[in-house]
Amino acid sequence: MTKVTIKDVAREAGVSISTVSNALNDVDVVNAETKGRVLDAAKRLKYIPNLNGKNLKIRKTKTIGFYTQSIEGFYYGMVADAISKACEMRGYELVIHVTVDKKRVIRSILGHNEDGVIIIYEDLDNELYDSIKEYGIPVVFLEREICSEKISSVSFDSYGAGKVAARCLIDAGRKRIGYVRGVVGSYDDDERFRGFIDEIRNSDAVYDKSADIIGWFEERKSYNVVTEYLRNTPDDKYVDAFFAANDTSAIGCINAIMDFGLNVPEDISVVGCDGIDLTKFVKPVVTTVKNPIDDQGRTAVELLIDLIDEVGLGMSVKLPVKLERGESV
Amino acid sequence: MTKVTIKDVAREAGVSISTVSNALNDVDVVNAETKGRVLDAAKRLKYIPNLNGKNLKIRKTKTIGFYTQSIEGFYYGMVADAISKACEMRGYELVIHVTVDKKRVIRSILGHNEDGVIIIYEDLDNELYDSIKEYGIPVVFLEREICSEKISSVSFDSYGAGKVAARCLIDAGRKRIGYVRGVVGSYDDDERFRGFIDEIRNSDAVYDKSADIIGWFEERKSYNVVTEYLRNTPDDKYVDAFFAANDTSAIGCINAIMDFGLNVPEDISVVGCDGIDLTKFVKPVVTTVKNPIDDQGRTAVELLIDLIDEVGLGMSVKLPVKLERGESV
DNA sequence: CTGAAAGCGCTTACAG
DNA sequence: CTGAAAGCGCTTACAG
Repeated sequence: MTKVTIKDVAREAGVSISTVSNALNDVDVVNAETKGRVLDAAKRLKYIPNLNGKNLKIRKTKTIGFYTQSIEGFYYGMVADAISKACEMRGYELVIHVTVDKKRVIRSILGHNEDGVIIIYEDLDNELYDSIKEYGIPVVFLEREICSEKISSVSFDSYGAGKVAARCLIDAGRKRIGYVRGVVGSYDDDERFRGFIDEIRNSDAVYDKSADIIGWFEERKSYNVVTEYLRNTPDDKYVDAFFAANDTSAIGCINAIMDFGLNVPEDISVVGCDGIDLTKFVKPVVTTVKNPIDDQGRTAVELLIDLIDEVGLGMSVKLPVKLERGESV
Repeated sequence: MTKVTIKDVAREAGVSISTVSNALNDVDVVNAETKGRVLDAAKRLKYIPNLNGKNLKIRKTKTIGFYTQSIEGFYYGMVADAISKACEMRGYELVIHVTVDKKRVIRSILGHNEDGVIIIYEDLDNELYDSIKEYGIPVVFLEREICSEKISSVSFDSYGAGKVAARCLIDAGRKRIGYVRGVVGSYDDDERFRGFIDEIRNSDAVYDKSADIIGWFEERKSYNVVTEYLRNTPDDKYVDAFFAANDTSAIGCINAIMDFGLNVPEDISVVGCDGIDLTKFVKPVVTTVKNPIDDQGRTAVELLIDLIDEVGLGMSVKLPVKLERGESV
């Protein structure tokens, strides 16, 4: 593969490289006939511009980077897809970087000159945050509430989600409610729990501390830990409802309860959180608090482009949640 | 954000840019004390090399591109994750490009000078393939059986998967078997169907043409089309088993059957294909033909790096399948 | 309308 | 061991 460059095209078309550049970039200064020759030559040679050369000059790449530690599972997949669609709509390229190594993240962010980046990390550390802030590159954080001059964020109202989940259980007449945590200490988990607790305090239901268990946002782990709970608890002490920190753990929770020989929602009701498609594939269909993932992706891209185009300062937007009724409550 | 460049570091350290470059890239030619000064200066200035400048010279980027039309859903997520892990292990960066626009794909492939690319497209057209081949960039295709000097591919044995699925149904005593297609004309779908049919021909079971329906690899669409089939077919004419082209459509199929008031596997057995985690979340657990996605990702990366390092020619590897017994047969 | 030249940020022979 | 210079492929004032 002998790379064909702008020089080759110039030679082939019998013009200078400046003219090739102008012709190819539709700078309307070049003679129509000349332009035709250049375009022909480029096509004949199958010329593809080297983006490195271009970007080195331009300093605008029309690309957005998305940084995540994983793209496995329903949730990240949906987020990435929403972002990718929004980018396409706005004429930006999206490139997704899957890394856990924070050093690489910042090298990559600063070194690739993407116009801006969208970041989602469960455990965003301050070092990364400070570096990013310092370099002043436009960024929007997902699932976080922070902003500064060049930083925006979009989160959904996790605290509100906790409240909605609790309220739905309370309204269904549930009295003793447990919580299947996600990743302890993560922002989402904390917020959901806070909202959940606050809502319960305003009701005649109680939060059962003995049913505060950790499911790590995963189906299998939640399954195991709920099974363990049921085994180790006298059956007259069972909670009559669980709030699970996300949908996959809600499904693990439901499966554990049913495999143990109890019924959902009759014996124990379960409400999840996120509203991924998966909730509709299983039986019973999971009642869940819908996280508007598509909106989140779209909003993130809009906010980022505003930052890139320097219209206004960074801002933090919080998206509302909605209960999605299934059969598990 | 005033970008700090190699020049700034040079000035700060009181040396030339050549020396900075050598020091930073561990070329062991520079005096330890000088190197120390340079590293200090770089740190003080928070210098991050501009990859565009670097790549323009180097022509090796130590990054691999992954091109896909979507990363939604369980399948693509797992593939991407497997690839990303394999890349990390081998010291390559991975960047994922989500696009449907084939023109952009090839511009991006040729323009970014990634060292090599991995491509998965359901409907890979010849134009794209020919361009890629012509440019001679190292690439490996997923879910395809093609190879040439600089092209490898890794697929799993879809034909074999069809055979295994059929055999499992036949061995369970099923006599009249239907097929829930995926995307008609897609490589995977065709191969699975071929294997399925061939195996049935060697048995006393029959393939019921009236139950040849199209589920588009999706849960909802499969659900609808199976429901329609059940409604429009006299109940003494029902098939007693379905092979679904992937797991999500198997789940749609199972849900449709159960919602219609029939039992799985008693009345109608269902076998899926792929072995995504999801199959274990639902009831009944889906019996499926396991596609070794992790292996596929790892193999793809290995093959690609071989191509990049120019050890040998491209090759096509096909991974074996395995029946994973659930409760749906 | 077209071209020669400078420069984007880097690396790498080549002298010294 | 260190530095001046050329060059990677592009764009963009600036002359003409």
